[in-house]
Amino acid sequence: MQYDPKQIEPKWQARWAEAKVAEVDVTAPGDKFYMLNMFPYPSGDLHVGHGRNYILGDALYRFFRMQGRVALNPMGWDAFGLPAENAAIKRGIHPREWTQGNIAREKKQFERWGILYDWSKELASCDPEYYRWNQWLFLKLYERGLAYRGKAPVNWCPSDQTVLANEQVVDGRCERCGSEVVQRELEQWFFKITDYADRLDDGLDMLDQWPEKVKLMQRNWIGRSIGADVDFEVPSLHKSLRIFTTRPDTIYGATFMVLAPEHPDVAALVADNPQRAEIQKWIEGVKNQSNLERQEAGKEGRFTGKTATNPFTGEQIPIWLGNFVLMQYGTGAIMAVPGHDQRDFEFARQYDLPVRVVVTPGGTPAPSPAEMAEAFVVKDESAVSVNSGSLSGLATPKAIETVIGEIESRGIGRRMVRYRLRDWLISRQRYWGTPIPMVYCEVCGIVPVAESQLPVELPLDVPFTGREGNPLAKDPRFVNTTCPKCGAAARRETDTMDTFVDSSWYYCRFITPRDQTKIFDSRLVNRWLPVDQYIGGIEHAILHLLYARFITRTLHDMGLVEFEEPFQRLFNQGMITKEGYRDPSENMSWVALNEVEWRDEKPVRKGSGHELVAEVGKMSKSRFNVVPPDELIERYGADTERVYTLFIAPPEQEAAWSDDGVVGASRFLNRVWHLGQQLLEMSGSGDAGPVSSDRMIRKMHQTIDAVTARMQRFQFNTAISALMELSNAIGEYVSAGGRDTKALRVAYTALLQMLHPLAPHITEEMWELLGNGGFILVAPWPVADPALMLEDVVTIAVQVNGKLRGQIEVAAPPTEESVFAAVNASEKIQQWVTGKQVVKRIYVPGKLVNMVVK
RNA sequence: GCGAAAGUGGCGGAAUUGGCAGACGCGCUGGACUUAGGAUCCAGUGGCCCAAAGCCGUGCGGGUUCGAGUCCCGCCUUUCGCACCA
Repeated sequence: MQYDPKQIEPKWQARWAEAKVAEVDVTAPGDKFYMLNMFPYPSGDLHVGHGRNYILGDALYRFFRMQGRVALNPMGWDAFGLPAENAAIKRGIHPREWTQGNIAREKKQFERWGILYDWSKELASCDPEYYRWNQWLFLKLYERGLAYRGKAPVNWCPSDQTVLANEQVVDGRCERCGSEVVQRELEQWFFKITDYADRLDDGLDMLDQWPEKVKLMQRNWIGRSIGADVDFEVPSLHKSLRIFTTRPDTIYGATFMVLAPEHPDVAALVADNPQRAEIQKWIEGVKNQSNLERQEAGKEGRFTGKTATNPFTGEQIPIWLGNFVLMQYGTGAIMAVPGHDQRDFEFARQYDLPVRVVVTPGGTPAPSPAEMAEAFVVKDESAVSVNSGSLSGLATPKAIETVIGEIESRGIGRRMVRYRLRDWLISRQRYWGTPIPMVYCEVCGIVPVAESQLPVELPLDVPFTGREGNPLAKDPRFVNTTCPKCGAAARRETDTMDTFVDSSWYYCRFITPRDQTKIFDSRLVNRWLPVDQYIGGIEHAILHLLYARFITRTLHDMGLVEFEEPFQRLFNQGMITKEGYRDPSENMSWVALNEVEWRDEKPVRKGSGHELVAEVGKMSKSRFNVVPPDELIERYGADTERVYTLFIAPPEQEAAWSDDGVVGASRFLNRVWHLGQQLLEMSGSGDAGPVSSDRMIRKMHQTIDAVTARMQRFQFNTAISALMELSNAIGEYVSAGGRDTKALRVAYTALLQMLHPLAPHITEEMWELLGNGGFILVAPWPVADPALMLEDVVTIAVQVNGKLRGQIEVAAPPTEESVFAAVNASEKIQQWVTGKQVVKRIYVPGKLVNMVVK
């Protein structure tokens, strides 16, 4: 019988579904394992690169199940978001229909890949039964003062007509559409994530099963800085300006101050300046610049005309405005220490402001400011304060402690911790999202919707014009309501929530997804969470994971969950890339694959014959390098795609897809199939044949040992190569005439079981053909016998002066005596030794001998 | 600029603690079986050399060691992250 994946794959997919093999009773006892792939945005088009992510998760899920864990592997849909709304505008399909269609397609694709999810727990964030709990969560955060409305400069994308989070602005442009982002002042809803900045930073230390890279990215994003706030008096205005610094020890070198152009005290500072008009104009110009333009402009500033008192030197120092000082960070004002801060140094040189050296590398004299080419910014134990009053002579860490003490005792400031992290702006001026459950009453002001009135549902029959912003705001039936408090006419909030709110707690909802009475069942969530293994792309290293960690802590503080970290172990899979072709003669435009032809092993463009440039990169339609799974499955089967995907490279690494490489995986599965057929044909003849099966059985035990360890460590590529070796060993036994069907059956069955997580269909089929009952999926994982792993003859490498000169074979177990006896008996080795003096003999037990001769 | 990771055959990649570099697979070469082969099976495949013996070989240059892909020092290249955050 031929291996025919087209026949067997749908058969087993149907059987798994019928038997509901992946459904978990969350109340049943057992050693739980919560496996989770980040729920996807349903775009409808999955390619082999996406496949890697889910195949990886499924392989692990099946492996842990076979190891006896009660494994839960749920799946859902991050179903709100802009693309659905854009589709509505472009094609006139309602976002809900578009989304549901995509969900159906992706679900079908998962099935075709042979991926097992517990579909009884499926959820979609656009379902009112889900997003009502988003709204409930919002109300709870509001009660606790963690959701607030504030006026803030926001990033506005003129093309998408919406506000963007800082995270969604990349190089001053909209992450999604690439338009240049402008600043606007708007009333927005925020979550107070900054209240949790310390806990989010400290918590990273506990996450010992997270990639270091992700933790570092989160640390940088939170940007915790320890320093001090210090007040500088402005005598002419009888008030003070507060600054934040991480280097209070350099305060004797503060020769001027710089304020952000948006600083609230600017107007007072320039009020009587004759150049006021020009300064105002300059400020307006800076304000209108995007962050990107501001940086490209270089450092610019204006003198306010006023001075402040340096509290330590007593000197009057000029107060400047500077475009490089950010209002959003710290106090929006700095003390400038040009000697020890590169930015201040550049500003000082540009405007000819004094530079003073107050820290030196230990033991060296202070350089003359005029000769300095850059600021001296070392702040470890090696740096020492000079020209700094009582601080002089102290190493920097000590100087910082000392000066903070003085600042506090003089009452001019205090120790301060500040963060780069800002509050999470969740308002979106968009339709396809969770309506924020708030009402504006003319009498009572801002009033939360009563819990009993949830969900605030999205009206479905609204027009999508793509102009004039959010359709919700134009729908009087939605907007007009009554105040929950006083009953007067009121207006609904028309902003919807950032979709990162949806994804920041969905992993809890999966445990009790149909609960109509509460967000989730705390008792069961505490049993199943944290997620044992979370898998997803590195693109979520900051946003999603930080928000999820934040929301989990708020749930913890509300007493709803016992844990603070939602994801115990995190894995980021690498991207699958593929070469695409660009035409240098046409402005490096991407060329469709059917336009490419090969001449002398070089890609050229059909017709023009122009030579093309191949470039390996992310799969995307615009590069014409997407590999859709359909043809692949049609031709080779899903099991082949799975094995190739896992074999291609270590899963955390980026990997280039090769159409040729797929053939190797296909051949391997064909060989496994063929071996099974041969075994079936042999049917228990008593004759064991001319060769011993010991070698094969030994290989089996070695393979069980290796594969078990490698699966646990995500080393699927080397697990597969070990299985290929076992398959080759079984094949060699059979072609040498081995007919011990009992041994063959043992070895082959172990091969099938270990292969099952990687190639589930073919292994179920052969398991059945061999007469086993039930699913191979639920058969216990094979166990290696260490005694049977040992070789009876050991090969030992022999080096002379560190160079390999031969190999010897010794009966197991090798001893130092038996090994050197064999070395002395080997002519090949002795020719390198005779006539020389053996200075040293090194013996690495069971592995290697090195003779050092002179 | 700062931070992190990675450089191994024609290609993807192997190589617990320093211990036979190139497992496994692709491709390629030769052969078998075939009407045919983009099927299957067998053999070979890091470089130099007709071959053997031997020599060379893990980005480059040093070092430690009996022994270095692995450890140390100094470079080079690539990728990713951050980027006026005081």
